[in-house]
Amino acid sequence: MYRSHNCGELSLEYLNQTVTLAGWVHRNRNKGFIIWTDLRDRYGITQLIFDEERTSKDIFKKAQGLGREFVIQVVGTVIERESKNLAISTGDIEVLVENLTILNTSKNPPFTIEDKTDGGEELRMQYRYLDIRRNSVKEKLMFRSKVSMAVRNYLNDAGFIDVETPYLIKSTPEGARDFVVPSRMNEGQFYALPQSPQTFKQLLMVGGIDKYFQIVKCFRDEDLRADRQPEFTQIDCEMSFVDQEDVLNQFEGLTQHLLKTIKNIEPKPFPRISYEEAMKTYGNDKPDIRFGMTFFELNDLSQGKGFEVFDSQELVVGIAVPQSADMTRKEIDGLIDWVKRPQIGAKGLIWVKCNLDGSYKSSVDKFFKAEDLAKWARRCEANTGDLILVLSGEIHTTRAQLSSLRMELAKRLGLRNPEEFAPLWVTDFPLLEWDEENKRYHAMHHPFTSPKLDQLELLKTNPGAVKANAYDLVLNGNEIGGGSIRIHDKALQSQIFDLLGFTEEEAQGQFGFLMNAFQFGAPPHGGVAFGLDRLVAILGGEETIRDFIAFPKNNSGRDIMIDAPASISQVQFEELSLKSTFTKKNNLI
RNA sequence: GGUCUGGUAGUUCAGUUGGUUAGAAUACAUGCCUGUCACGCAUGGGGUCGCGGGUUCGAGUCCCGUCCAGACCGCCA
Repeated sequence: MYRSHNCGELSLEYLNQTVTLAGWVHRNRNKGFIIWTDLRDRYGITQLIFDEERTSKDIFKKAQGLGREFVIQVVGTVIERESKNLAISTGDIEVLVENLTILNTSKNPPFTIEDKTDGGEELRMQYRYLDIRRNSVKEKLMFRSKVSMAVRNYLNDAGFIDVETPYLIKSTPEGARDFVVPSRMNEGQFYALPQSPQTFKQLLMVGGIDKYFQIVKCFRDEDLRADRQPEFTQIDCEMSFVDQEDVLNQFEGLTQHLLKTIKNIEPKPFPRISYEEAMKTYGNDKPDIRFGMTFFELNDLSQGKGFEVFDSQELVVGIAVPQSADMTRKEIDGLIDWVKRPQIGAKGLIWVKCNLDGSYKSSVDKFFKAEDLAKWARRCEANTGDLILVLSGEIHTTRAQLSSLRMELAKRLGLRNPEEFAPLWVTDFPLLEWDEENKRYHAMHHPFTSPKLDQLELLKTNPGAVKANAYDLVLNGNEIGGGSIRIHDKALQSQIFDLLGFTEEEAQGQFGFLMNAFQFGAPPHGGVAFGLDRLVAILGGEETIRDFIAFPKNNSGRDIMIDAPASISQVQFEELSLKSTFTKKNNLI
């Protein structure tokens, strides 16, 4: 037996008991006559005491040689501390050590294993196993486990079956870039890793598994972000014999269950808004509704008044920034520079101060009278003391720009409280999106999404206007889940592939297996997939998902701990019938 | 593919207008210390200033290139 107790559980109740503990040396405080060692494990820290008078000579000597992160086992007696530490749960007691075994020594760690470490991001990733010993990372992994268990419990109770689907599948042209795996036994052919188990879960529906879920790794070979990894985890779900309303209710239930069990938030119905309304009101299909600053269109109030910047534009749109009319000229100039950065790309920014005395001061005083500005203010529902900011231009880019500005201002004003949770459904997404670069439509959600069935005629005449039975769950400005009612009819699926520019042969070649299955009694079905990493991070009040993943990749998709990806041997290349690549980086010949 | 920021001791960082032997904190080592808990005190070791080139009497500092890291845009159905 390595231990009788853990390092987080001993208290005065255990007084005078002989215990065996094992763990890591967190820190030594050597006073010469007495040595205190903080012993750490997953559960906490227990103070060990080695005393010149009470500890045998050889054990005391051994204790003097203990370094940080040594793994030790001690046998000792629980005694009451002379001076207590109220900061930790075991602070009333200490263990007077009678026997000490060094189970393993340790080099000095390259950074301190503390809540507030001195280690930088890169170093922590390189020695991730040491980083995981730190409370903050360990607690995030435990938090993830808790969320994941709550998901399983809810779905299991609701009758969902966990089915695993394959990781070695086929590359498809739609969507993100695939990670690809060469097949040794099939020369010149490749598997692809799934971007999602989409087609398999639909086939499970055809298979009669009418409620399926899987917490599953998915892979996308695209550039990374703070909230985006090349391999990530989805809570993937699908149901048969359901309409959109059934799916929304089921997974609103799941989300409420999580908010309740994880954050103790009482369930309230989630607001639902259409894609169109979201774009109009927030300029964004994943709006953060924890705060206001909604969009108001000002075309009718601002055009034809001799201000040329506005006159020719498709959209003039403003927001009222609460209690910000006291911004200095310098601060406003800062905002103008901010929207002019290439990442945002606005040409300029018009501002109107709604002063506390009822007057208006704006950057367009030459062109608009106070009564015009007053109309703007009423339209934007601005109060005295608010600052109205206005952008104009092409409708999509202007909305995107103002949306970025809205989020930035909310951040600066402290309106994005990570402990507040504002979920909502965004519904009625367009089925298709025009791809100007390739001069064709592509599926906004994915090609298996069902159009609104009363719009099938429109599909022939104006496909771009057709709405889909597709929906996203948005939480605090993040898309945490999305799904749709799927097509279960071969003819309709063929029609969609045709619209997406597939020839019949291509469609049959890529997705024949699915369309064939539809001919054997496919039930109506639909579902949803949640991004677990992001969901966990948001529930945990963090913006970056990396610490909620035990072994994440860095910005360039590298695992710097194991140093992957890496080159492979000549033998491997030959077995896979691949030509080796010559670069300076890998020393292949 | 692009924009921006950074790279100096084991670690986190400072380093002025280009100018003497590149500093601080922390970590580490040694010694002291009768109740510490981020213990304290003293002493000490520790540097290819990411790499390559250039300008200059002289480069951590300026210029060019390159590598690495991070944030973002494009991309991510």
